Amino acid sequence: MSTIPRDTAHCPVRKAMNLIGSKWKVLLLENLRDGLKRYGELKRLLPDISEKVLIQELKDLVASGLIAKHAYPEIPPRVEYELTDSGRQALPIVDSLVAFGKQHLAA
Amino acid sequence: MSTIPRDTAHCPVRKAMNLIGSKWKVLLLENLRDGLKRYGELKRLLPDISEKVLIQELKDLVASGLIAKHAYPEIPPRVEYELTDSGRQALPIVDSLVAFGKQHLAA
DNA sequence: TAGGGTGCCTACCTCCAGGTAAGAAACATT
DNA sequence: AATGTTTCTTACCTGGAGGTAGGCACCCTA
Repeated sequence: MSTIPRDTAHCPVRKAMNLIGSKWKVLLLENLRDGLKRYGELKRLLPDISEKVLIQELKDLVASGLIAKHAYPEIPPRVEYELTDSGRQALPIVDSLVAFGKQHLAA
Repeated sequence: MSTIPRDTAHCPVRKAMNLIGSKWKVLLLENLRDGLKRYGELKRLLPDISEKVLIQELKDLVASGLIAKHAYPEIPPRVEYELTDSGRQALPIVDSLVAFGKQHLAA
């Protein structure tokens, strides 16, 4: 509790925002919460995300360890994504966002 | 649970993101959680936010009913901001973000 | 009369998240 | 051979969030 206002590098909120604060990451986590999903499924579940951004967001989430990617060299190719333990730790955020959003949709 | 993927207008997550998904709003809510604060205090607590954006974010939060503004016509002027009941409903989001962020700062 | 503490506004500009469009590899089906 | 399926890539472009810089109004104190 120093008078130093807020050290960016050590601010939990900013760290969290950097990891999942983009437009789509929370929605991806939400869609993965009930088990693994294929790339095409996610694409269908989030029809208004472009392919480029979907891939990019998935890559980011994999890079930060929140989801895992499993690629099966079949024909046609099959790729599945699922939450890691780390990713599951983000689910409370999703939950609270959903709860908050619902309250303000009703109003 | 229709096959219609996700109705943007009724998606709780998107609604929540629209309300507090900006770069600074969560940090503002966090700083207001333990009581009302003057404009100048917030400015000092978040030294790397520009005045323009600070005012703008506060306006947004007031407009969406998450915080309340009290202006006292004194000299020099005094303006205080505090969470509304609606705003307090967003605190679980802040909490979960903090918890999640802390776990990933340690790692 | 000059400066200082408040809270705010406006014009301008930059940068990048995210959108669009197109294509590629690799085989299966028709 | 032609078309479809699936996952992913690349080049290009735009809108808008957010930063910068400066000014304003008010009165106090020195």
